Amino acid sequence: MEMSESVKPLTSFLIEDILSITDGTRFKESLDPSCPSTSESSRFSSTGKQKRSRAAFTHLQVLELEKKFNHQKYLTAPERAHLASTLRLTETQVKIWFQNRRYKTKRKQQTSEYKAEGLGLRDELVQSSLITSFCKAYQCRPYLWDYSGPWGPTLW
DNA sequence: CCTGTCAACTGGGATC
DNA sequence: GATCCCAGTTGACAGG
Repeated sequence: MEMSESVKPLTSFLIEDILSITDGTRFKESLDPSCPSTSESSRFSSTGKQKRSRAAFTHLQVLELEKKFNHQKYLTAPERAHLASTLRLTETQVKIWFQNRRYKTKRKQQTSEYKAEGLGLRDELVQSSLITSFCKAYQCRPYLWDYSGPWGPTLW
């Protein structure tokens, strides 16, 4: 795939804090920056099968990811690389996170729409504001225009 | 033990 | 052909 873990421009501002924080709730595996725990280095050792490990991102990592996600649903490669290095994650992790996030959002939207339909709530207002955010998010990916993803413009 | 959550994975399609 | 996406699944983990 795209295993380019040579991310160099380390623009770390508040992110140093992220790393020092071990917000305790679900932390089993240390998010050691030097070894990206899951994705590549210790995935499958020479013995073939390795237990799949699920990295739990820190509070602030998720926060930053969410923030970025609320601004743009899709990242370009350089943006992803930058975010990854900023948060001390791998690009793959960031990519997967965004993928999962989009899918989750969409499903949530669909289920709530399903409910809303039962209540007779059709919202053109939401539709129009959606298009606005859609334009922003997709300006670098025009081929996705025919995809009608129903995302709510939730701004923080 | 069962269930929900979520990162990682798989498969198939689209774009360049 | 490489890389991205979505949709769905898998597997680890936490909480009830």
